[in-house]
Amino acid sequence: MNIGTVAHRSGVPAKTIRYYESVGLIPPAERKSNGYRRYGELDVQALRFIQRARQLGFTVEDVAQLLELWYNKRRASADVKALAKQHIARVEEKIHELESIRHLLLDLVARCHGDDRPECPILDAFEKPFGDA
Amino acid sequence: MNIGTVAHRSGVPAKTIRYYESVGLIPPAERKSNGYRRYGELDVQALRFIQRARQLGFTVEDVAQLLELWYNKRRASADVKALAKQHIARVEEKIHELESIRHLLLDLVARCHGDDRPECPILDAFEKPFGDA
DNA sequence: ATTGACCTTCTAGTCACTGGAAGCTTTATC
DNA sequence: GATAAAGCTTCCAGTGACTAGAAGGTCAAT
Repeated sequence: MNIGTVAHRSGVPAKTIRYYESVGLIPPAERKSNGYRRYGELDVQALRFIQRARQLGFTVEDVAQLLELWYNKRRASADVKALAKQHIARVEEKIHELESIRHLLLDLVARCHGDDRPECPILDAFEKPFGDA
Repeated sequence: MNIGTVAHRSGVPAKTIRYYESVGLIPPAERKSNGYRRYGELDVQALRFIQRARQLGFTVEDVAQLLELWYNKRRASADVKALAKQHIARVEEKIHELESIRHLLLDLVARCHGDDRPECPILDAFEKPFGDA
């Protein structure tokens, strides 16, 4: 299978596959006599796996660890769970951060009359530190 | 005022101030005879303003627009409000995205026994497309 | 034989900084 | 007055995770 086919079948662009190889996330593909990379079914699977993990916001480094566990048939599920829990914590932190930004902005927007006059509590608020966000 | 002082007073690192100048977010500072940048009170205010807006997740490009409105005493508050509302929408979209990731991961983690056995619904789930996230 | 699609590598750009090197000036200390 | 430390200048490079484009080799079909 050439890179284009595996790209199509995994949903990961060819450019990105080469990039993943260059940063060591996937091992260097074998080459055919013409220099083209050769891929098999397992590569399609691995790339799909990588894509799902990335969609969930795991960093490429996290994915490298997850991928190692995925390949390793003697892994302990506890290790996977720990990684996932760590990531949930990061996601939740980010959500809280965005929630407080959202509340602050909603409040500001509600207090801005939003017509052609220049007075604006939003701009005013940006001049001093926020209590919460 | 030298760049170090304005950095200290605004909370924006000197490096970042030079960067903002280089990308045109703030106008080039005047220079003293020794080549040092000279700043005044308004610059401190502007940098604080920029910092607040960045903390709320506005892009540097957004901040450039907000800053223009902030400088312009004849602005219409409606313009500011529109920018803020647009940003709220982006923030909310991101929150929803993270929420769905969170739910998916929480479900997966709950179903993973997390001991020294290799079976793991988390890894299994990463092999096929997610319905929601 | 030639077009067009596909593959290769390498470089550079994205966003918003951040770190470091090399070389000034100014300030403080001995 | 010498010297050291701090602060300023510029420019170059790196971050994360790609993505775009250029220049060139290969392959399948017409």
